[in-house]
Amino acid sequence: MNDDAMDLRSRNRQATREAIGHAALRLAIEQGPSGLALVRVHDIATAAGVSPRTYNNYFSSREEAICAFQADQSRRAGQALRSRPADEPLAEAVVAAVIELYTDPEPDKAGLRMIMSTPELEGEALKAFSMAEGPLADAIAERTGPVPGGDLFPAVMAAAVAGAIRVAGRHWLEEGNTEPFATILRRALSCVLPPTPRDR
Amino acid sequence: MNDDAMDLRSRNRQATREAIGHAALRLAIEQGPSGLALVRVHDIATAAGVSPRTYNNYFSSREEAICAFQADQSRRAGQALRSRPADEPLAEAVVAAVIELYTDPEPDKAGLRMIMSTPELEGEALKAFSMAEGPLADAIAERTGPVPGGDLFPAVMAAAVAGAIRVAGRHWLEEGNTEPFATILRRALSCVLPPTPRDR
DNA sequence: CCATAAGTTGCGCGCCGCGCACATTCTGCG
DNA sequence: CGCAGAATGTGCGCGGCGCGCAACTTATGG
Repeated sequence: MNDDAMDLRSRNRQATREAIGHAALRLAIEQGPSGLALVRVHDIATAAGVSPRTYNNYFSSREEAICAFQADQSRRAGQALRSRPADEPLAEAVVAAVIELYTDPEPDKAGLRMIMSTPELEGEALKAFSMAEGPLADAIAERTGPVPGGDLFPAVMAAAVAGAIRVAGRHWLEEGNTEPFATILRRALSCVLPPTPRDR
Repeated sequence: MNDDAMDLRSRNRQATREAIGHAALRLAIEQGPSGLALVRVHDIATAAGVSPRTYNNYFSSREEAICAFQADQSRRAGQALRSRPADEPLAEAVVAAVIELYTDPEPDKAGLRMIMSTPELEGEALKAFSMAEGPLADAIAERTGPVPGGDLFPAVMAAAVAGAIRVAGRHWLEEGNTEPFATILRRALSCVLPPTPRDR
């Protein structure tokens, strides 16, 4: 998973992808949620030092580019849970993994606010969060093992966790809120992951 | 909420909206998930008996039109929960409301499969489901009343329920599945709404 | 029956997604 | 080292789409 593990090509590719995504998000923030239409593909490409044609070898819409960072982060959710000690109870492991994933660098408030409060970005934002669900569900299933009649449990729990993260994000972004993200995250997750779970 | 309650103008408007949405979904199904790009705006408009220009007085993208039906249905989630008896425990009320909402007419499998298994539609599909969350959260909050330290509970629970519905839908659509949707829904919801809840 | 509001449609502009072909750069193998 | 092949970057051009604008048609209320 380390960048060093890939060959040069892949690393360059990833770098360009991030450059474009970063440029797109930055320009979007500058224009604000209402001026998203003013962020032209040409501007994004130029800001990233790349041709417009190359830009859409990587992304097929501005929305996708703007949300690329969130999407990439969500993809790491499964891995984050797997890296928790195997004997940790599910609820604690999930909470710890999510908190680590979403507070290692405290998320950029402006960026998050942009993607969560812009109607045109809403679809991509939800896609970004839902990308965590598949890997998360696999990691949860691995941890609980097969449960009779609970074949839907991992997927549902993953969706619930993703939803809780979204709600926590919305709450964190509200005006005049001073609580750290981790605190809110904990409260939100406790609604679907009882602190003292009798696993299933 | 009855159509009869609105004036003629609103009813016509709603009718054309549904006509366009229906036509869009039908054409999309005909082309299948892989041929979505072949569904031209012109075709949708013509099939709905309306000019292309009018089509995008109602929708600003094909995806939005195709998912209009799901979106409208999701919007009714809050109302469905409110229509349950006030003394019913939260979990039972939610399950009953959701089941009623999603099985009154058994959902069109082809339509659901289309919107849930087409990558280009994924964003709009998620938006459609997430539209249920706001009203649902309000209805849940109304039912539980204020809970100390549980200010996030209604929103998180609403998101979890919406997620469970999505997962249930995915599972229902899997090949060779014969279970009725209601059964799957119940199983999925029970993962986030314990059958015997001590309401916090 | 008329003034006004609401809805529909044609037209035109600028942007965007993308297929295609070519240039450039990286990779693996003899 | 050098070359064949693959992957990537880029220019160009086409067709479709989102949408503002202005004219026209139809419902609404006094």
